[in-house]
Amino acid sequence: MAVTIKQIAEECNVSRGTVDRVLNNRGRVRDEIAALVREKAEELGYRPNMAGKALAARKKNYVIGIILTSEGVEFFDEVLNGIHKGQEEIADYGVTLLVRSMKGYHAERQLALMEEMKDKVQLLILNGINEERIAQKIQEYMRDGIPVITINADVENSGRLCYVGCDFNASGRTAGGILGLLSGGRATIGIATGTVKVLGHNQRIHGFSSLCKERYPRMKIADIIETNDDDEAGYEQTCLMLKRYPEISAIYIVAAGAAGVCRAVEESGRAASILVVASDNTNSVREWMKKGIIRAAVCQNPYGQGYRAVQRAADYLIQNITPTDYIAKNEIRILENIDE
Amino acid sequence: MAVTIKQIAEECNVSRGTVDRVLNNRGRVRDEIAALVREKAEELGYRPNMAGKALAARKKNYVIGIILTSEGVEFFDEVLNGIHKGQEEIADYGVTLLVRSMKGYHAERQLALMEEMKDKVQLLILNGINEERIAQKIQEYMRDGIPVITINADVENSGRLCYVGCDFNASGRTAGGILGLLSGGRATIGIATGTVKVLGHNQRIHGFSSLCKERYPRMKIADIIETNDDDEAGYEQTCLMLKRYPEISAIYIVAAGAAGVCRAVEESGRAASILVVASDNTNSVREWMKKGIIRAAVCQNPYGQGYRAVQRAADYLIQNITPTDYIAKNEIRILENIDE
DNA sequence: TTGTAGGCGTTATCAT
DNA sequence: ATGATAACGCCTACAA
Repeated sequence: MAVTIKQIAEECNVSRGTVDRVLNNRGRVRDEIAALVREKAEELGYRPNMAGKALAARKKNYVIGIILTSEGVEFFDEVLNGIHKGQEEIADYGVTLLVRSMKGYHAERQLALMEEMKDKVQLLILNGINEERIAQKIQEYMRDGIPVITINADVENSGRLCYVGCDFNASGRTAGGILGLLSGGRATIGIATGTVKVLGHNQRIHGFSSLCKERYPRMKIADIIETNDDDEAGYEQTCLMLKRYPEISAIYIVAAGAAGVCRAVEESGRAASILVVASDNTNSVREWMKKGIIRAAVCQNPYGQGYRAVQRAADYLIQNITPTDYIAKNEIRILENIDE
Repeated sequence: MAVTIKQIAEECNVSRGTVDRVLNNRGRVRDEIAALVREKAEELGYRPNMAGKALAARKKNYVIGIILTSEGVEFFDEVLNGIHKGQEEIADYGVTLLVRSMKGYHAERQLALMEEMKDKVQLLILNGINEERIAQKIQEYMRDGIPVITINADVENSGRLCYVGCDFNASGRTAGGILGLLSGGRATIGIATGTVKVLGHNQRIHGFSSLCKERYPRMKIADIIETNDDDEAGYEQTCLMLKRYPEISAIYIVAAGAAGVCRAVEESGRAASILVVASDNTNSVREWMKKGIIRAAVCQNPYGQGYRAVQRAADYLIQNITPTDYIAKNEIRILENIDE
């Protein structure tokens, strides 16, 4: 039978209240007794009971704030699904979610949302913009006792509690590895990134190109274009690129805008000789994979990211568990397993 | 604030006990009142509170039995890790695990273990052998009110509660898809299966070969050998196969014995021209992938299988949630993401 | 058939 | 500084 606070209390001849105060560092206990209780807890291998904690926590009405740059970005749909799954589970603990979404990457807007939320939440999950102003606001939150968990995109020098998202560098390396296998290690590559202003996109390119150098010396990057995460721009830029470099035999799509890039490849009439590898399992990617243009996609479990972030937040509030980073695995999708 | 039994009781002017009896179908309630309570619960959107249930369930001391054919099979190490993770989480609910492992696929031995466990557990998780005798024993369990969940390998016509494991057919299709991409859709293939006596192995081969027919008509299966899940046999059989069919340009390893197959490929001196695709992320597979022999592996989240099975079992016992099948996704691993 | 009361483990409040 | 008690939501034995 598992050890309870009650048992420890009996063994130490003190009340349950005292044991609780010791084990949760609430003070107001004589050092001597505190030491005894701690020792006994250790000896008996005490492990706090989640269900009990959960029940007691209901009275606290915790609120977790969530701010996402998700408006109009398909990728976040799955993140939100994961968040809602987490929400269901923590509802039993009396923990509520307060979700706000924003369009684009304007630090000003994000700051405003953070300000507005500050007195309403006990913890913030933030899809942060990597700017100094945001970093400082996060520091302010942390100082004021409101922990911040970054999701999907980390914010440098922010002192956030933990990061939940993908390793963009590893993602790029995996994309490179697939292309190496598909091409027999020989390719002239065009890269279609989102924008050079987003850290994660650059990290993917970096991972991709270092892998090429290390393992596939005959895979060369000929050109890099920006889609600005937009299909139309992706289409136009890709058309131009394919004109500039008729020898291109592979394209790595780093971020959004895949549909535009693929349309350009299809219309060029060179689809059969151009290997396209994309990122994320979105509707567009699935569609163009089914058309035979995209051969493989590297995905990072967006559902799991949302779910994990909420879980970690709740665990921190209820059980006082300091969370660790969650780095999503790189999932490789091809036509045969894209719908799973 | 979430709705509780207490609230429903007040609204209906009955006691909490009555509401509990209605909502859990325990009988001994006038139909009239039962209807009223149900209506009110529906109206208020009552959702039972996990924590409360969990706490009350502790007094019951549930035991979940687990029987695995895991002795000496590396694949199950990860399944067990998942089981242990689940064990940690359900410990709070007072649910205990009773795990037994066996070597090989002897129905007799499995029957003995099932018999021995019968009066000790309230639910059984079984890595079942697909034989009639086992199916009947499972039926007997179910009849006697001890639900059975099959894990990793299903048992036909057993009437088990649910199945947690992989879709072997889809696994084979995915392996075929990868090989299609790696080979440009043109290959002469040797298949190294475990044994034709195991259903799952045959299903993988079936999925693989139907995919070839559908999508890659120029991928032909030249030969099928059996490793009997053994490295030595795998080595010998592969050597013979490579002699018989010098034109072989790809090998699909369906089950265990990968190390033997790979050694034969390496020693043949034809490693550069033979594309090897394997199954499961085991130490052997990782090792031979790093040596450059295995190009890709299709895996089925063994950790998740163990974890999910335990979760479903506990949810059934505590919350009375009838579980659904869990079919693991097909994860494609290449050198760049095999260690994640 | 229905209600009451106590307990599961933890925490907060109030009294000492 | 410490103890006693009630409460969180659910379940069950027992009383009515």
